[in-house]
Order: sequence, then structure tokens, then C-alpha cells
Amino acid sequence: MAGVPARKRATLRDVAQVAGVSTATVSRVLNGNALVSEGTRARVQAAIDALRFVPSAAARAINSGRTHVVGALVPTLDHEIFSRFLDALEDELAGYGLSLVVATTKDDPEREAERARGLVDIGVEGLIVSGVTRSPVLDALIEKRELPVVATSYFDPSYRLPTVGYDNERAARSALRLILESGHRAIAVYHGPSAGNDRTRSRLKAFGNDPQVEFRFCAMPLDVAAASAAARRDFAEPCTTTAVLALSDVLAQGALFGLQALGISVPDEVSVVGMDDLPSSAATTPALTTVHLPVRKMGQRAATALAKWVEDGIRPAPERLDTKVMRASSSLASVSGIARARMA
Amino acid sequence: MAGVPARKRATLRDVAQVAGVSTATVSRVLNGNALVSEGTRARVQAAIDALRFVPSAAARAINSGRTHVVGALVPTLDHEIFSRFLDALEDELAGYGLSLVVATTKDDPEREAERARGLVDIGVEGLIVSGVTRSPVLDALIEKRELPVVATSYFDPSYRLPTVGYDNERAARSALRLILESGHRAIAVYHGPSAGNDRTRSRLKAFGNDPQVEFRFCAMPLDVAAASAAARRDFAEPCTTTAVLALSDVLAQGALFGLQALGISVPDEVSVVGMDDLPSSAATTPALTTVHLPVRKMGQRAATALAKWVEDGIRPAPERLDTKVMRASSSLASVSGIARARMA
DNA sequence: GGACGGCATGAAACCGGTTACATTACAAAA
DNA sequence: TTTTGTAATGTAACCGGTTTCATGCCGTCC
Repeated sequence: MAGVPARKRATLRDVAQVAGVSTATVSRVLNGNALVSEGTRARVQAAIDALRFVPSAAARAINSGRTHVVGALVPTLDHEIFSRFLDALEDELAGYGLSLVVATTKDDPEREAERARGLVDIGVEGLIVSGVTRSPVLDALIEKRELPVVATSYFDPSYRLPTVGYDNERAARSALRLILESGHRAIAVYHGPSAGNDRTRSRLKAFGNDPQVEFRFCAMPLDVAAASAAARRDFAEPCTTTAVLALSDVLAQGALFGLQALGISVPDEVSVVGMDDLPSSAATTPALTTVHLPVRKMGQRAATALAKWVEDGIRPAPERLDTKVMRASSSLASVSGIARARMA
Repeated sequence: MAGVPARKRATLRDVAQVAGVSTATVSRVLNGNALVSEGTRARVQAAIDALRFVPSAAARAINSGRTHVVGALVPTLDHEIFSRFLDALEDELAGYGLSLVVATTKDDPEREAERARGLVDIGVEGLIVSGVTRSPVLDALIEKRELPVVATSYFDPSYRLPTVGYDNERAARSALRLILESGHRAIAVYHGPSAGNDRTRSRLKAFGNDPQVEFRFCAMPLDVAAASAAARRDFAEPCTTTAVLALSDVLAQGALFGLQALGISVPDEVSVVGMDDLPSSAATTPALTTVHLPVRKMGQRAATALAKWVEDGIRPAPERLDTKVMRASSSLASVSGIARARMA
């Protein structure tokens, strides 16, 4: 208990005392203020080094009113799409002198609100969130603090927060159109959990009620193994389904692998179309036909939007990023003779 | 210019004034102190709500001397192995009431030092770093601040910082042994850039100077496309190489895809062995033979180690996590007749 | 020689909370 | 009735920096 020196960290006043100057002068030296004579500067610097003085971030923050920290709330870090997004986001934010705190929500609005509260408690100046489904608690917090918040992975100009993202429904529709144009009429739709995930729900809206087309919707965990298992189950017996539309490339890859495991040729017998455009999707055999979602660009734009808002108080305008079909005829082919044979 | 009200945020003193109490009482209400009468509490709460008062994180931090923020320096977020690690790390840290700031280093020690400086400037109480290669600048900073720092993705009990990780060299050796035991003697080693990446360099140490074995080392960017291209180049012409050992599953998958694109059967003609054990590696056809690196567990353990250090001042002991060969005979097979034929 | 100007520096207020200690009021115990 | 205990609240110091303003000093210009 006693006896332990417990060397506390040196403060600016300690430095001032050792250097024989006032705290103001030490502060000037610290901030590179020109109005300090060379001799004094050296003396102060010596004291700083001797005491191993490091200024307190909190004390600085209290004066400047700024923490230079923003937060990002994402469903998970363990998904390539979010980690790539965050990679770009972090990089761009660093350019604005902002640090990034991350917190994961598991697609649970309550958890999101809870973690957001934690971020506000550590003093974030702004927030990046995913999608447009908020807990009322979080909405209240945002409003109360007048906190700059940019919503991503979603584009909706009518949402009360500025959104920077793509149109999920439209992206899904462009994939669907491609499949329909290739003649497919019995389509399995593989997607992740839609509870708490408005991006997925938005994508699912692309599937209208076309009586000409038979959709089979399969919800599954968002991982390769699940989709692979699903495909092995769905296509073990001859069936009429000629195409799989996966609302995420992770699932598309799983479907592809599952079909390959069954010895079913893609795209000759069954077509597979994904969404995301992961780097690995270009390398599979066949390469995946998919819809590119510009997540890196989204990270950059979201960073810029939030930084401007935080720094200059300029609330950003919503921003839609373009999606794009990749490799339109790679793992997607017209309903072929073989496929028709399978159907028969 | 003028005319703009510039409504500043309400402070605790504003609240006290409106509620007609002292700042101490407001502070008590804020912290749930029991020694406040019900009536007063209600009055204060009303003032808080009316003024939309939210306490300043910085002011709290200055008093408690704590920020409840730690930082993680990783090469990139855009790699599954690090994003999964961070996912687990963040989750576990949250359990200790700590928030996580991330910064990417691009495997550049100078950039690492720079970003670390930034993290210290925003007040992190501790740091997670990758590997054991530090810039002297960062070492000085750590020492000066007596900052708790845990090094991960590496196990080295002799390193001056506590390490929580696996033995990279040993892990690579276990993969190599497996390949050698299967009779392969001409092996292509695919690996990422080794400059600035001590994990890779450590793995490369596993390859001694066995005159019986012919290694071909191929450095390439750490992505599927690069490895796929490398495989298509290396195996386009008949060659004596019968196995690819990739020091990362990303490269192993690329090699697998590249070989498949060439119509070369894995593992009948060429074996492929990876390292990391990504989720998708279990789903490919064939599933990848690989060495499992327990990154989620590493995230949890690193979080616990750092949290204990930060909270209780207990410097953690180094911790080695076990690696494990997965699917030993899946994309790896004995040198077969076919393979021997290719060699001839 | 005195007034002026600019540089170097210090004293002290201030940022927005927390908290040790003082004070008040009221009730129970003596 | 006086003493004593305690709950409720206030006062003011304090945390560790930044910043405004005052001050002292010196050189210069008239």
C-alpha cells in the first residue's frame, strides 16, 4: 500500500517548474509557438524530456472542444464487404485528421443504440452507420446531441439522415433482369437473414410477383459453408431450378462450390449470379457473374461527407453510387439444352 | 456573421442554474448518486432534458484520468484474417468497457509509428500491434508513455513487449512436413511481400536448406488474383513441381483456382496446401488442406491481456496459441502416378 | 532623453466536469 | 430542551492543459 512511489505522470506544471518558466511558456513550446526564445525553448524541451512528459489528450480536448474521433457502427467486421469499406473509410478519415472507433451491432438496432451510446460517451464527433433502421433510442440521442451521422450501404434521399450508398433494390433488380434475359424462369434466391437487415430486405423487394417466374427464397447464415450446403441440398435431386441468384457473393461462391461438389457444371447446367463483387469472385472457375457494389468508394465518400460535416458544419447531401454488372456472361448462361434436359 | 445565435452546447453549470441547484448536485444526478432527494432529481432531470444537455467526454476523462479507449494497429482491414481478428478483439474489449480505435499501417513501420502517435494524441490507454518489428520512434513513444502494448500474430517470449500469438515458423513447418511426408520434393512456395512483414519472414524461416528438396519461392501481392495468375503461369507448361505451399489461404485459393482454370486436377496432379484456414477454404472443391491460425481466439486473448494491463496494471505474460493442420488429405495427396508422369 | 513598438514571458482565468469538505435542516435520542 | 446524527445540498478546489491580457525589457526614432 504505502511505500509504493506510484510515480504519477508529469504534468505541464511539473515541466514549467523544472524549467523555471510559466505554464504558458511550456504550452507555447508544445504548440510550436514562435514567440519563445531559443534558450527558453531548449530549457523547456530538456525538462519535457527529463520528465518524459506527454500532454494529456483529454485536457487538450476540453479546451479545443474537439476530440478528432468519429465512430463507425457496422453489423460485423467479419465480412469482407464491411472490412473493405472500413479500410477505405479509415484511410480517408486519416487524411482529414480523424481517428476511427469501430463498434459492431450484429444487425441489432438495440445493440446499435447501446454501442452508439458508448461511442458518444467517449466523445465521438460524428458517426457512420449502416442502413436506415434505427432504434428510437439512437434517433433521440442523435437529435439531442445534434450529432453528425451519415448512413451508408443504402441510398434513400428521403431518409432523415444523409445517406451515402447504392440502391440495393435496383442492384438486385439488375441482377435479376440479367437472369431473366437469359431465359431462366425457375430461380433460387439465396440471401442472408433479413431480420434487422434492411439492406437485405431492400434487395428482396426487387422480386415482384411475376406469375411467369418461380422464385424460391432461401434464407441462410451469411457464410460460404451455408450456401454450399444449401446448394448441395437443393440440387442433389434433379430439379427445375436453373439459376441461383445470391444476394451476396459469399453465398454465390458457396453455391458455386456446392454445385461443383455435386459435379454440376456452372453455367452449363445451372447459372449462378452474385452481388458484391468480392476480389475472389473474379478468380473462381468460372468467374462469378455479379453486381459490383463500390464499397471502397463508399468508404471514401462517407468519410468526406462526415469530415466536412464535423469540421465545417456542412450537412452533406445524399449521394448515390453506381452499381454495375460484372462479367455478365461468365457464371450465367442462357438456359441451355442441358439445363432444359435437367428440367425435363 | 452576426445574427447567427451559434447555440453553444449546454454545460453542467447551465443545467445547475436552470434547475436552481449547484453543479455538485447536477453531477450527482448524472452519476446516479443516491444522496439526492427525489424532487431535486426530477427538477435537475427536467433541466437536463430541456437544455438537451449531454456531458462532455473530455471533461470526464480529465477527472478520471481514463479514456476507456484502446487502439489497434494492423497492416490492413481488407484482409479476412485481420478483420476477423479485430471482430473478436472488439467484441471482447467491449466486455471490458473499452472502445477500439483502428489504424492501418500498410506494413510500414514508419507509418505505424505515425499512426500510433495519432492514437496516443487522442488518448488511447493501450495498444494492440501486429508482429514484432517496430520503428525506434514508436519504441521510444511506448517507453516514454509507459504505454501498455500487446503484440499479436506472433509469439516470441523474448520480445520486449508481451506477445499473444502463434509461432509462425512452426506453423509453416507443420505444413511443410505434411507435404514432404506425402513425397513431394519440388515445391512452389507462394507468399506475400516479406518487406516489412515479419510474420511472413518468420514463416519463410521454416524452409531450411534441404538438398533433397527443391523450393521455388514466389512473392506476390496478397490476393487471390495474383496467386491465380502465378499458378496459371507456373503450370502452363509441364513442370516438375508437384505441390504449392501457400503461406496464406488467400494465395492457396488463388493457386487452386488457377490450377482449375488450367484443367489441372487438385490434388491428383498437383497438391495445394494453405495457411490461415479461412471459412471459405473448407468449402472449395477440394477443400483446402491448411494450417488453422486461431485468430478469433487471439483477438479474445489479446483483448483480455490488454484490458488487464490497462485496468489493473498487470503486465500480461506472453501467450502461445496452438495452430493445427486442417483436412490433412484433401487438397494434398501423395505424389501420384499422374504427378510422376507430369514430372517425366 | 523620453516615447514608442515589439518581443519574451508570466499571472490568472478558463474549459466542463468531479469531489472533498462545509453547511444546513430536521429528526431522533438524551 | 439540548445534543447528536444524518440526509440533502452548496462552495470551491481541482484535473491538465490553453489563452487572454498584463508586464518588463530592450532597441529605436525623434
